[in-house]
This record gives sequence, C-alpha cells and structure tokens, in this order.
Amino acid sequence: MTSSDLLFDSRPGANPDRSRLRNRKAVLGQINSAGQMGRAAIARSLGLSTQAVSNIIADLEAEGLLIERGAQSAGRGLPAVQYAVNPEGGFALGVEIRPDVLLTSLVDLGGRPRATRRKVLTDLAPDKIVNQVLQLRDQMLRECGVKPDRLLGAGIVMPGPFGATGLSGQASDLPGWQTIDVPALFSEALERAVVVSNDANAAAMAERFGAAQGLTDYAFLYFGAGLGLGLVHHGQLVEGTFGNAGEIGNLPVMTKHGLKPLEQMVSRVSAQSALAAHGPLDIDALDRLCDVADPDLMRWLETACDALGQALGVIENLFDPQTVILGGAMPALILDHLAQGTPLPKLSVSNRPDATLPRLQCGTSGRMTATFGAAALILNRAFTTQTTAL
Amino acid sequence: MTSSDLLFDSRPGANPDRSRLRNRKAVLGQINSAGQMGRAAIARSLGLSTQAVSNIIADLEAEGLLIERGAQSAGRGLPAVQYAVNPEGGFALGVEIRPDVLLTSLVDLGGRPRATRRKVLTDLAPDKIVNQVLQLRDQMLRECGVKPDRLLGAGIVMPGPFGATGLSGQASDLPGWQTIDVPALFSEALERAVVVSNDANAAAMAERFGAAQGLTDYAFLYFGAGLGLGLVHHGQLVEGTFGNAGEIGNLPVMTKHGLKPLEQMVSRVSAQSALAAHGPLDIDALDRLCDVADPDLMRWLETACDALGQALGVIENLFDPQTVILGGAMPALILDHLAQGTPLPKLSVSNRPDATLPRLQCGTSGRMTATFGAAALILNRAFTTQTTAL
DNA sequence: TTTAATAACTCAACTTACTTGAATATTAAA
DNA sequence: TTTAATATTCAAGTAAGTTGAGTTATTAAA
Repeated sequence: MTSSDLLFDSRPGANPDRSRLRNRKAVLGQINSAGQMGRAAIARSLGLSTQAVSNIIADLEAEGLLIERGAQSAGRGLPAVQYAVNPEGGFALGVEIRPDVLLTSLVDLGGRPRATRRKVLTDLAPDKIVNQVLQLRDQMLRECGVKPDRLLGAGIVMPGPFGATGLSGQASDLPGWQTIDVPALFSEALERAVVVSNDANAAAMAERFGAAQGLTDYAFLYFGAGLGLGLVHHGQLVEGTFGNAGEIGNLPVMTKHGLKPLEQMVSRVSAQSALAAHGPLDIDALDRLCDVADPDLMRWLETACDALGQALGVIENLFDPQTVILGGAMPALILDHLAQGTPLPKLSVSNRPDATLPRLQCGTSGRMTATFGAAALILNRAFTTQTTAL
Repeated sequence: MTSSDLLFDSRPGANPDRSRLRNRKAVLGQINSAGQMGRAAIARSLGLSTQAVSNIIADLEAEGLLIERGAQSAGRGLPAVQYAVNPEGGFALGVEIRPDVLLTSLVDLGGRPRATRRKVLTDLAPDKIVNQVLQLRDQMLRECGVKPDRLLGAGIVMPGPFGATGLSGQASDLPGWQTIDVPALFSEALERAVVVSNDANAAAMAERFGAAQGLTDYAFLYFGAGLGLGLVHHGQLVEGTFGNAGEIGNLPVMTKHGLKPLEQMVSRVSAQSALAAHGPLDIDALDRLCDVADPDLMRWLETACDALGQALGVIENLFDPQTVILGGAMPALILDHLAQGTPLPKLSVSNRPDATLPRLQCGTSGRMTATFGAAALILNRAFTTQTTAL
C-alpha cells in the first residue's frame, strides 16, 4: 500500500482492506490532531488493540508518514514512545482559480505551506489553465526538493455557486467552465486524487491545521470578493446537495438604511466602496488605513461589526458550532478589529456562561487561506474517512 | 449477535466485529431506503462481494429483520431474490416529554407507528416520569403483542435548548431536569439503548420513513409551541456542539412592523394570538377556521408565508438541502397552505431550473411527528453507522 | 426449438487484519 | 526493596470478507 492509496475509497461496505485503510487514517488523524501520541493512547482512543496500532504505526513509519519523537513519561509505568506526523511524508497541491488570477500552493502533511505561486490569467480556457497548473506544480516540487511521488493529490478551489442557481451569473463565474467535469479534468492531467470545492470551504479546512486544530464542529467566515461560509460538522465539510452550502452573502441584515445583503456591509468590496473617496485601494492600502485608524474606515468597521453580529447570531443558532473563525483576503488588522469589535448576540445558543472557546476569532493562515485550504482538502482525506451514508 | 446489538458502538477503529456490524447496518439501510433489493444489487451498491452479502442476509433473515419477497426478473439472467425490511423485526419506543404532557409511541422497523399514548403530566419529577414511561411501554407492547426483547431502544424528545444558553429559561424548559443525565436515566430504567434530542430533530428523522425516504440532505421546519429546525446531512442529524443546532425561532424576519423573530410570525402560538378575538383555539379549532377560510386566519397566513419565505431563503443558502419539509403540531390544512403559499425566494442556491424535488413540502407523519420521530432516532441507528470522526 | 449469453447464487478453500494472552521492560509509589 | 501500573512485543488464534469454480434460472438470438 502506497501513501497515495490513503485517499479516497469510501464505499459503505467494510472488508479487511478498507478496514485497514480506515484504521491507518484514524491513527494518522488522531496523531495529527493531538500533535503526538503513543501507541497505547491511540489504541484506547480508537478502540483498537495496541497490537493493531503497533502494526499500523510500523507501516506508517516505514512509509515515512510518521516519525518517532522519543519516550514521554507520564506517571507510573513504561513511558510511551511518542509518534508525530512527518510533515515530509506527503504533500498536497492547492489550486485556486479566480477569474483574474491563478494561485497555487504546495503544502506539507503538517499543514504548512512550503511554496506558493501567483499567476495573472489572460486565458481562462480549461486546457490552458490545466497546463499552467502542471507547470506551477513542477516548479514548486523542484523548489522544495519534493519527489513527485510524494504528492498525494490536488485540491481545486473555484468560485461558487456551482450549477445553475438563483445566485448564478455573478461576476465571479468562470466563463467556459460551466459544463466541464472539473475533477476529471484535473485528475487525469495530474494523475492524482482531486477534490473540488469553493473558497470558504477550503479556508475552513485550512484551519484544521490552525485555529481549529482538534475541533470537529465550527464555521469559517471567508472574505473573498464577497463573503462565504464554510461549515465543518464532525470534521467533515457540509457542502450541501450541489456543493453550494454556506452562501451567506445574501443574508439580510438590518442597517441604518434598512435591510441589506450581508456582503454589502461586510466584505472587502464593501470596505473599498465605503472608502471610495480615498481612490482605489488594495488590501495593503486598506491595511495602512487601518493602521492609522482612518475615520472613514473606522466608521465602516462599526457598521460591519454590527452586521457581522447579526450574521453570527444566525450561524450560531442554526449550527451551534464550537467557534466561528474569520479569515480570507482582508488585512489581518481589520479582521482583528472585526473579531474584537463584533457584538456577540445575547439571544444565541452559543451565549454560554461556561464557554471555553471564543465565539468569534481570527484564522491563522492569512490572505492565502483558500489556496492553502485547497491543499488541506486533500490532507483531510489522509486523516479522516469520508462517509457516504445511506 | 442479537438485534439490539445493532445499535451503538461506533468507535473509530475498525475490526472484524465492528465491520460486521457496520455491514449489517449498511445492508439493512440499503434495503430500507430502496424498499426491496436482491443480494447482488446490494453487494454492488456497498462494494462487497455477493457472498458477504449472502451471509449477512442469512443472518438478518434468521433474526427476523428481513423477509424474502420472491424473485424479480430484470432482463437476462437468473432473477434476483428480493428482500425487504421486516417491520415486525424490531420496534422502537418514542417518548416526547413536554412541560404539560407525556407522549409515547411504539414504532415498528418499517417506520410505522403501531401504538401511541398521551398522558397529562402533573408531576415533572424525573423518577415519576420514568415510571410513567415504563408503564406506557408495557401497555403498548401488550396492545401490539410485541415481545419485550423485540424492543431495540428508546428515543427521548425534550424541549431545547440544552444547557445554559442565551435562549434558556424559556417557558418550554422542564423544571428539575437541567442537571439530570437523561440518557443514563432512561437507559438504566429501560435497559435499552437511548437517544435524546429535541422535537425538530426527531421530526426530521421521522420523515426518513415518509417525505424524505431515500434523501440524505434535507431540513425539517417543526411547528411546536414555537418553531424549530432539524438538519440532516449525509443521513445524520446535525445537532451541533451542545445539541442546540436548528434554533431558528429567533431568526429576524422583515414584517410590516419592522424586524420580528420568525416564530412570532410563524408558529401555532402566533396564529393563536392573531386569532385572539375568536377566543382560545386548539389545533382542531384552527383546522376548522382554516376549512372555512376565516379571514383573520387568511391574513395571518399571508404574513406567515411571507416570513417563512425569508427563513426558507436563509436555510437554503446556508445548507443547500435537497428539500425543506414542514410539519409538527399544526393542522394539516394550514401546513398545506404554508407549503403552497410561501413565496420561494429567487436569490437562492435552491432556485434551480432543473430541480426535481419541491423546494418546500409537507411532511407525512402529522401532529405526532416528534413522538414518532423520537422512535425514528433509534431506527436510524439500525440503518446507519454513526461516525465519530477526527 | 435449440443454443448461447447473462446474471444470481452457493460452496469450499483462502486471505487478511485484528485480537488474545503470555512475557518483558520501565517507571513511580509503597 | 518491593509492588503496582503501564507500554510494548511475540506468537498463536479468530472472525469476516474474498476468490473461483460450479449450479441454476432466465432472456435473446440462431
């Protein structure tokens, strides 16, 4: 069994092969979310015998997916030999296709980005983009000295919503891609497992190696051009029937000027238009304005926080998440302001006197979070078993 | 292995025992959602060998969980012997505890209610209620001639939200139950598997044997005293960190009189208060008013439909469900009016030209849907494997 | 009508991966 | 120093799914 076999295969029926695969993922996932662990502790947490875990660890270590971390004494008894995920054990390619630009990343098994590329797009034709991706993949693999066979797969992020919906036909759509079988296209070209999702979902997955490490139920509010929501339930994305769950941009919120769509109050575009007097502003310009506490920006922040608070109430009451994470293509300073300044709704199931996690917090992977998240979609496949229920 | 072993045990690690259990559930679940199936077809759908399915079917049939339905020819080749779930094979107890009344049901493995009981509560003390439940269980088992060992488990429905939250302290709370370990309480008394959830979640599960048969992703809007939402993702409930997901009652909706909480516009209580001039109205009285198209009720319906349409937009855009189902303690006529009269939001990911399912429809299990659903929580355990991911 | 193709199903032997129980090593507490 | 607790490995045992050959029933073509 090679490491790329770790991905996919999730038919409902269990047989020795698939059980083995499942257990390997469970062991890796457990170690990943705990940082490091010993055989016996893993066995207990998974409900397996230590012998079984021992065998699996031997395999995973031989394949380079795990590394020994020495023994750690914890009270009476023989100290347990600790194992951790070997970041060098595998890599995932992250691809984010936007109407204007192609972003790629190479992320290691530890969730750390090792290389990134940014390429302005002039031709959106699928085969052109596939070729660019192949080139960028090779560049990044070479740059990092990674052997191609260590590449587990690729995650592709594309603008949603997918298919013909009441929200389609927006500026974010990629012309010429509507009728394409995207997973097949990339999977054939890359000869690897491929997962496709939207930016908010990918960003949510990226946080499994950041703010959401060890969490199983959380939401991610993603700032792209607009605003998207990524939902994680039991460690898996809630993508919806057609992959369009989390379209929160049109959520109506109350403002001084009546009801407005959320993303008209809370998004990069909304900030930019509130600051139109300053001329065209990119993210860095916004960052500088925030740094000097520009009054126009502060006013926008106030209205944004208010709107965000309303959205937070809806998200919390509908999902009851462990936490809600903010991130995306916004200056970290502004995200901080939002996370700190947003009024936490009182009428919420998350308004608990005994809460241990913050109800709203910032993500850890910065502006490229969706591009890294694209890769995290694949990494998640190595750490968990997908469940095709019913 | 006895049939009650079918429930629970869902540790992450796979071993022969658990794989067997998993496969048994998968076979049962597949047959249940398809109605009837042959060995080979099941094997294909689950990714198992026909031999494995054959062995499992032999066991399940011997245990009385499956019944043969004769051979069915489909093209060339030996006709496949069809199997269906034997409704008599197992039963689940449904218990709904409200502040004023105790409702119970006995539901067979086919999802059909076989007996119900309703008992006005004067004493809410946990031990008193447990005793009542034991009595009602025995009554119902006797009435239906069901042997006690055919009882798989019990689902308990209680008013949410659970734990101390910003929404707690409402009228629906059960005094004296806040600090109780409810699953343990009933599980010890009944000596059976016990699942606890809220009314909306239970109602959602009830529809797996009704309007949502064969569906894996849908939402259920439940009319109780207020309004609740049950979310089903990949055939499993999305209950949230503390079991409080789906608290949609406080969702702000726009009305002629400004923003109002959804359940102030769409709920039995809201209908009753809109019709206060008619004096106190129970569900049957509402039904009669609807039947004669009472103008006050029609006016209420109009505002309710408008509010419901807004909520529907939020649900659809956040979850992208296959369908949204309406049900609960409301007259069927009113539910029909709501399902028909609610404006389907245009700005929605569910607004698809090629949609095959209705975006909004009525459930099939009537007023007792939460009580039946309580039992369905258990039945669902017999047909699917829970996944404790990460 | 005969024959070939197709598909479902069973039997018996085989394989795989987990479990069990005994043995050993290491640490902390008595 | 002794005892209890815990981690780990080894070797044998077990359970469940797979494989491949053979049987039976049905459709479609010769």
